[in-house]
Amino acid sequence: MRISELSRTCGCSVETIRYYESVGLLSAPRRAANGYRVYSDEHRKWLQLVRRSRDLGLPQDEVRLLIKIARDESAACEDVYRLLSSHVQRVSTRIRELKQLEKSLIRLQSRCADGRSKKCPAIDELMK
Amino acid sequence: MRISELSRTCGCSVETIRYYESVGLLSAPRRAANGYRVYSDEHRKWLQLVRRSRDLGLPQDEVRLLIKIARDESAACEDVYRLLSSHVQRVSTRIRELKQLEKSLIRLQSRCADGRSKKCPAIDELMK
DNA sequence: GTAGACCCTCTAGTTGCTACAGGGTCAAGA
DNA sequence: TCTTGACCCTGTAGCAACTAGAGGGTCTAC
Ligand SMILES: [Zn+2]
Ligand SMILES: [Zn+2]
Ligand SMILES: [Zn+2]
Ligand SMILES: [Zn+2]
Repeated sequence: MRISELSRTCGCSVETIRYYESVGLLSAPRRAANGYRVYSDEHRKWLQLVRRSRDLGLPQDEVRLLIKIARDESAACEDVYRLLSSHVQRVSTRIRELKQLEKSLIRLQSRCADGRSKKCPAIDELMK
Repeated sequence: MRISELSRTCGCSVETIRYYESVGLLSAPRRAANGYRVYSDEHRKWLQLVRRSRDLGLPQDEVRLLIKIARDESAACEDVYRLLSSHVQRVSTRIRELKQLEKSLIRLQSRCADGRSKKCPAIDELMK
């Protein structure tokens, strides 16, 4: 399978696939006589792992770790669990932060809403 | 006031202040004879606006817009309100997305938890 | 006179891609 | 046969919003 076909089946761009190869998230495939990359179904699976992990918000280096774990035959289920746990924690924390932010923004915005004053009270608050 | 004092009162690094100047988020201050930047209290206020806006998650170009609005004497309260509204929307959307993500992650993770199988079911799912 | 705390500019790194520029390859149609 | 057009290649530069460092200058105090 050539790179464009792989890109279609995995839902990521050709450039992204080459990029993953360059940063070691996808192993280099064999090349045809003309220099084109030729991918196997194995490659497709590994790319799926990368794509799905990224879609779940895992940073690149954790995807790399996941790959290492997955390649290991004695695939440590526990390690995967731990990795996912710590990521869930990060996501939860971020959600809490964003909720706080949302509250602050709405409070700030409300000061604009009722004001008939000349000066914008929101701007005033931000500068004080 | 010199740059390090300003950085202390505004809670951002010296480098960040210089960076804001370089990208036009903070106007260039006058220089002392030795070339050091000298800031007035006005500068401090504008930097506060930038810092607080950034802390609220506003992207740089919207902060720039906010500055333009604030500089305008006929400060359009309505424009500020609109700007904040659209940002609140973005934040709310992001929160919803992250909650979805959190759910998916927890589902995936749970497949690890109960498994006594040799192969990690989470990895399997990600690669299939 | 030298140590330390400042200050300056300029450049390069971060993350995770994306978009060119400037080429080569190959099958189909005029 | 020639030429389009859809592919493919490498390599470099860009994005946001800083951060960190190199390699220097300045000023005060012991
Ligand atoms: Zn597992
Ligand atoms: Zn207002
Ligand atoms: Zn080209
Ligand atoms: Zn130095």
